[in-house]
Amino acid sequence: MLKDFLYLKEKNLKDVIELLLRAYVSSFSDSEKNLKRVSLGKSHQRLIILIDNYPGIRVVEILNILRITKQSLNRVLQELIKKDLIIQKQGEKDGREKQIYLSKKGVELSNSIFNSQKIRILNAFKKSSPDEVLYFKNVLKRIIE
Amino acid sequence: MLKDFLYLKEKNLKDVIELLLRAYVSSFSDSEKNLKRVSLGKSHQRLIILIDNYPGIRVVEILNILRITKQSLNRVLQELIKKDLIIQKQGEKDGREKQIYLSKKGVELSNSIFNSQKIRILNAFKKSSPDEVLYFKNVLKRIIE
DNA sequence: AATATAAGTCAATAAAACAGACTGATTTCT
DNA sequence: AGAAATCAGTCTGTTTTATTGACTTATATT
Repeated sequence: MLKDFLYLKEKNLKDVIELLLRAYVSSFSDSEKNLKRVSLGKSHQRLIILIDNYPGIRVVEILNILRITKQSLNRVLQELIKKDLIIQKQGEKDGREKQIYLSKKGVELSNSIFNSQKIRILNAFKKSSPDEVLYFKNVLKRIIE
Repeated sequence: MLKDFLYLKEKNLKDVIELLLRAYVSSFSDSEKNLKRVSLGKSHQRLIILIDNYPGIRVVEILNILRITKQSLNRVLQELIKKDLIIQKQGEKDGREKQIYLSKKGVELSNSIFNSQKIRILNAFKKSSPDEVLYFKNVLKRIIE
């Protein structure tokens, strides 16, 4: 049946790209005040979220996810280190690696950022069924690969 | 049953915020080459996508969606005008408004950007059921409000 | 021993966004 | 009809974020 394939149509794909943009922009604007309070910006926010979700994450991994240059990442990293928000440990297996963790202070900041951001997601989920949320997450993951 | 509410748990919300970030970053990196070819960047890409999806969109509407200042938007708009990618028309009802449209050249560029971006979404959707895609879109819309 | 990888650094530049103050045209309020 | 609000745009200067290119150091792989 033709109708079954409507979701693969160009218009639907274009809509989704726009929705992704808007969902990202709005979700990552909710915590602006929390960041300004400690003189940080969106680049730090992105980094903190990643380190929080992947404790011990390495620089190369961050570069691949955020698609920025190592020089750009390094600036942001140094600013977080200067503010005692993250800690670096030498890799155990591979001595070249450095694993990045949030400090106690970093965890606190991450939580305050998260508390601002979660409201929007929670409200959306409350209007959704468990299945909808599950499917939503599944598709998001497939977009990332 | 407790299990039914797991999807509202903090860890799940945090995961989703990170997934949104990654889905956005990867989706909007796929068209880098198309933009560089015409000396444009991500700020232009975001704008073009919006104008494509909402022909006749006004400046205030764009400001609300992209959450940037009008000075910042104006710079990007002027660059697109200089390259004959967009057209502005005086608002019919309200003479203060200016409605923004893609030019023929703008539509072509938008299509080339879209063709690069759609691959990722299409691949994800092909691995998903029509229901999953539908639910995905529904939740995305609820996040935006 | 040669090569590749992970991380970091220096310096210059470009891109994107912000802040504040201000103009002009049109519409809405009362 | 006059005051206030709204939409768009402008000027100037600054900050934030990211890029390019070249180069170093340490460790791991082949």
